[in-house]
Order: sequence, then structure tokens, then C-alpha cells
Amino acid sequence: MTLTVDLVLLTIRNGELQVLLVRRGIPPFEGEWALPGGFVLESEDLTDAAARELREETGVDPAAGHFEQLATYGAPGRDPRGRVVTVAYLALLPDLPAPVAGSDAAGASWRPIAAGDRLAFDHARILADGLERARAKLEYTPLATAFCPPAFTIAELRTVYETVWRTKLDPRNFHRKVTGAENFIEPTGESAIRDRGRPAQLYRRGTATLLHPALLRP
Amino acid sequence: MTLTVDLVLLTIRNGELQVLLVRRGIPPFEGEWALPGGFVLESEDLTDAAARELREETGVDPAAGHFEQLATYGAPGRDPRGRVVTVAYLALLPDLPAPVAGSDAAGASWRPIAAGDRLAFDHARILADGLERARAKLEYTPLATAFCPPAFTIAELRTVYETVWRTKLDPRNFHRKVTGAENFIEPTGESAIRDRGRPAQLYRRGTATLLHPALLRP
DNA sequence: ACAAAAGTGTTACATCTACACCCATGG
DNA sequence: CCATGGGTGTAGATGTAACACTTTTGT
Repeated sequence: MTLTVDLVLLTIRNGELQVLLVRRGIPPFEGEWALPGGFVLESEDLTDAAARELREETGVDPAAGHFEQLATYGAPGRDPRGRVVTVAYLALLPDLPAPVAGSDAAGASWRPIAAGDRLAFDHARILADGLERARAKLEYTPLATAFCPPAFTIAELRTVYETVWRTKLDPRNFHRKVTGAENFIEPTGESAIRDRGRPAQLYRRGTATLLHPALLRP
Repeated sequence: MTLTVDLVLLTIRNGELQVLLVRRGIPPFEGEWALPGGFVLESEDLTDAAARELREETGVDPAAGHFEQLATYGAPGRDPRGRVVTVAYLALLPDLPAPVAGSDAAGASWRPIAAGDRLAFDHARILADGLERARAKLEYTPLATAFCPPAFTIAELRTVYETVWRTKLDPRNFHRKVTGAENFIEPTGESAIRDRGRPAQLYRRGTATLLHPALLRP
């Protein structure tokens, strides 16, 4: 029995939700897209293995965004080479200024979710589960901030919700909801910036782990 | 590397939340309580392995209640015998009329959560995660009905919430909330029964998978 | 009749939606 | 000045909490 970890790495680039995929260089599924992942080392915790893969693939620290176990997949036929059970992890990351530098997977690239790439193994199912988890968690946790840089405007936070949920939200009501939710975000007090229009306040992540009241998906 | 499944089986008996535990007959942790579980067979899906264990331990069909994957635990030192990774499953079951008949674990018994038994391995952590998952899911899914028999009264459903959440709920408001939530429960139309007081309408599970509006934990 | 549990009505308050409106900046 | 986006005010709909009150049984 072989144990691996696979990563569903989500970020928002160019206003669309993207996932990090790698092109497989060897059979099976040679040449197809797949989720990044790798073997769990002897005497390595599962979370450590996933964090190690994350660093290898993106050069990014897990603490920069959000990182959690998603689910485990072990259907007997899921890998034609034999019994491989994989523990999937989900990470929500800000748009990386230093992108896939230091990656050991040369073929890794951010692909829009909307592209609908065919994926190797049961990775389409894992990705779908990760997306649904992310969409659900935006409702009742402050995880949307994981997609944002350390300081962000409320409009930027709103585009996170709009992108992940594929909806439009009323800017006025959204503003009041997020500023009203306890410890969701805190004003940096610091200045304000933006290209056109009135400058916006900057905020950072608050201390809340649960949103109250929640932001319900329309 | 060894792969096992462990089960967090929850039910409500005698008005308290209980978990099925087994006394370990062999080292390590001989004589201590542990979650029921066992090895995943070669070419057996994880869910099948967990369902098989459930039937072996309780003689109950997974479809009688609710059954889902909880999380996977693989810290290197969690089993002193070597590397053992376990996939934990959570099941919510009605109070079983035919109890642990046919069980291959003679030492299996329902133990109150409140008893605070010391558990072998990292099973205390797994149980805590299962409890928190169950508590959270009662809020926004109709899973409370998994603890109920096929036909139940609203008061019985309310005691499920009160028991799992360790709170008291207003019977009048609770009644309106659950009858108002779309497709949560359907009246059997059928009669009404109970020991003292006015007879109650009987209900069965509805078709909803998500509760709207949700029942928020006080 | 009375206790006990089921179920309805009412009122005050919180939250949501939709939208009118004002504020601050770049060109 | 005016277009653009940031941010506040307000009214109606919906949901919530607290609790008085009516209904239907067993004893």
C-alpha cells in the first residue's frame, strides 16, 4: 500500500479562480494535467508532507494563506499501478508575487478553473470537492482573506467572493456586512490607494475564526 | 505502512450522547477504551471498509443513519508498533433496537460522552473532531434526523439538538423553525402518540440536504 | 379539575435586500 | 466639471427571541 498527498492549490489571478496543475511526464496519464503531490515519507506527518510539497511546488509558506486537510481517496482502481491511497489537502493562497520559483515541477502552472481541463486519476473529483469546500467555507469563516495580500481593500475582498462564488454582490451592502462582522477584518488605519475613484481604506485579517453573522451565498 | 479505518459512532440513548467504544484486549493500551476499527483490505474501498466495520460492530446498516468520512490521522508516533495511518469515519445512528448483536467485539459498549473515558492512541482527538463535526453539521444540515427513528415527533428532534449541543431550546420557536425550514421534515399525516400530554404529529425525514434557514447554535 | 406536553399568536428586535444618495479622487 | 469608485442612510421583507395563550391528552 502506497500513501501520497495531493494538493488543491487555489488562488485568484487576473480576476479568475485558478488551480495549480502539473503536466505528467510519465505514464500513466502521461501528458495530462494532474494535481501536484508526492509520496509521504517514512516518519513524516501527513500535514508535513503536504506542506513540503506546497513549498516545493510554489516556494510559498503555508502560513501565507490557508491550509487544511480535505479528504482521503482510496478506491481500489484509482491508480492503475496498484493500491495508492492519497490524502488531499486544500490551500487558499494570495496571488504570489514570487510565483513558481524554486519549483521542482517545471511543468507546473496556474490554470483557470473555468478551463475545464481533463485531469488524471480521480483528480477531477478531488478538485471538485476542494472547490465545494472553499465555496462553503467562505460563508461562515473569514477564509476569503487567505486569497488576499496582507493589506487589502474591501473591494478586493469582495472580488474574492464574487470570483469564488461566480456571483455579483452589492458593494454597499457587502461593505457593511464585512465591517459589521466581529473581528473579520481590522482597519490598518493606514492610508488608502487605488487607480480611479475615491481612495479606499486598507484592512488586514482579524482574529475571528468563525463569521458572525455569516455571509450567505445568494 | 499500514492503513486502518476507525469509527466514531454516535447515538443518543437515555437522553445522553453516547459513543461506541471497545476495550482493547491486547497491547498496546491493553485494557483501555478505543474507537472500533480495523484494517483496510487489499482492493477494498475506504468507505466499504468503514461500512464493513460498522456492520461487524453494531449489526446496523450504514443507511439507517448518516455516514461520512471524518479525517485522516497519520502522525508518525501515533501507534507505538509502527507507521499506522487511519482514516476516521463518523456515523450518526438512531438508538438501536437490536443493539450490538452479531458484534465480533464482545467488549464493545455504548459509553456516554460525558463519562470522559481515557482513550487509546490519538482516539480522544479523533472523537473530539467527530463531535465538533456533528455539532457544526446540525446547524446547517438536516442530519439531526439521523439520530431519530423513521418516524419521530418534533419534541424528539428537539432533544437531539439539546443533547448534542448541551443547551435548552424553546419548544415553541423550535417547532416553527423546523416546520418552516424547506423539506427538512414531512408530516407522515399519520396519527400521534406519546405518554403524557397532548399527542404529537409524527414526521419523517425530508429531502433537503441543506437547511434553509439554518438553525443556529445559541 | 389539573398537570403536562403540543402547538399558535404577538411583539420587539436583528439582519438582509435594494436602492437613493453623498464623498473623494483623477483627468 | 464629470466620471468612477468608496462609503452612508433608509424602508420593506424576512428571520429571531421571548413569552402569553390555546388545545388535547392522562390521571
